[in-house]
Amino acid sequence: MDTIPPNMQVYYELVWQFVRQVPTGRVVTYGQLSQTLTPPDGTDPAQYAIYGSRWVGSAMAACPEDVPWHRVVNSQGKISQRQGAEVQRVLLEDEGVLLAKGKIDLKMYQWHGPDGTEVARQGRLF
DNA sequence: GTTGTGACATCGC
DNA sequence: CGCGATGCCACAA
Repeated sequence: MDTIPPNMQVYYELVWQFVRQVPTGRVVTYGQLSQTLTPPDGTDPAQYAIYGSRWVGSAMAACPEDVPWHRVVNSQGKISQRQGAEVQRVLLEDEGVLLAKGKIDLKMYQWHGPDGTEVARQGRLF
């Protein structure tokens, strides 16, 4: 093991796998996604906290068709500026996600974990 | 080996 | 609240 192992590639699949777990009508942000997922081994947590979001974006750059990439939005609760931004908005609305002024209410649609372990913190949500 | 670019987040004005 | 600029990683040519 010299240099960087294929761990990065594994992280990519990890991101896609998480996105696949996202239920319909729910969205996730790059930042929270990077924090929810486990960072690659040998990576500094500090840098991961800063650039983890970008790695997620890079991973989504090659996201397979079986990955609901359209359910991934940025911290702003808005759709990233991509070639399919318009299409993504339609897909989200088609799934029941309401866009307030082009922005998604993360408090309502931001999804956490498969079992909602993170959501169990209070239960104020539905 | 070097250069360029990027599906983000954060700070400042 | 909107826009501009910044930071540094990894990957592709």
